[in-house]
Amino acid sequence: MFVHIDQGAKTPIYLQLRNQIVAAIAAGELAPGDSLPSVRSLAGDLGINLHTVNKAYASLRDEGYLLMRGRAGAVVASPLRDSSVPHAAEAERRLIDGLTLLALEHKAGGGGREGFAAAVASVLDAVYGTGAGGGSRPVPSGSSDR
Amino acid sequence: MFVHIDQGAKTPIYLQLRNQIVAAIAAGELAPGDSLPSVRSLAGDLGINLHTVNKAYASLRDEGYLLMRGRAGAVVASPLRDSSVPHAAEAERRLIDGLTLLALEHKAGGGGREGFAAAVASVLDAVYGTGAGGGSRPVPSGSSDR
DNA sequence: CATGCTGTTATATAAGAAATAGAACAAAAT
DNA sequence: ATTTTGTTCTATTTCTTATATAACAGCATG
Repeated sequence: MFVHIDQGAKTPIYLQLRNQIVAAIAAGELAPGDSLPSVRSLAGDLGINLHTVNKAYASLRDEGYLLMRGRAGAVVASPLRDSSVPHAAEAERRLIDGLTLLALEHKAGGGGREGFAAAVASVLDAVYGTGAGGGSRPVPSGSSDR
Repeated sequence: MFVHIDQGAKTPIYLQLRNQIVAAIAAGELAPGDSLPSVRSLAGDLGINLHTVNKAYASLRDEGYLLMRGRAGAVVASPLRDSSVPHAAEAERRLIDGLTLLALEHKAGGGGREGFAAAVASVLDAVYGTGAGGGSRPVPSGSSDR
């Protein structure tokens, strides 16, 4: 399994799991239609509780990344932009809010427009590839560790 | 005072306060050397507890945005990039981590490089101005309200 | 000098979030 | 029939958030 959990991190476990599943979808390691491990088996593999995995799955379902149809298991949904309008609008709002906060912190720290744009460029290169195909990326844990 | 608190928001009060002070510094409403209200008076104005304000101030001090020299009060520090190296490095790391998570969420939702770049451009216009001088900006509360 | 204000520290309490634990149920697969 | 699935419920523990007091030392102003 692609996921690893840092028990000492300040980021809640269910969020670490959520973020890494999002990263796996972004990287194409999880494609639309792919099944995810059962909450029990994944919890066992990671050494965490069933309910913690369930909470991560439920978050991803609420955000539109996963479909959970009864006992058939959790399945990666088709991209937000193709399907549900409310989910896409919510995602766009979170993107703008997140970017705005980061930009304000950057400017308050004396950073200029160019410095921010440079950071964005390097991140986009890492996530989308520097023009060619992209491999796997590390996932930020919210802020470092313990 | 420039700050307003939403008691029902899911973002903790001390973080709402922290974010809005960061925004005020970014907007130039608070310049290096400016004094901030005492923790007691601001807590009184906002109708919140002394320790909640203190926590926000302490966070901003730890991040390098404020100086708190004994009983002289809290003062806006000179920009991170000019002063402490560790604070600047920490800020850069948080920026990259934050951008990476947002970019991964965007890509996982089916968004392309261009869409992300467009969102960044609009946010930078809002924060830095569309080429000319900049006024005051709204502050994202982490995610909307209640 | 005394009074009041400052930041700081300590302790206590209450509410909520996060995580774990154990149990149970209906639906589906073997 | 047994197992496995997601889902739901209750319970407990720990941590965070927020509030409420109280006290102390430094500094300024009256």
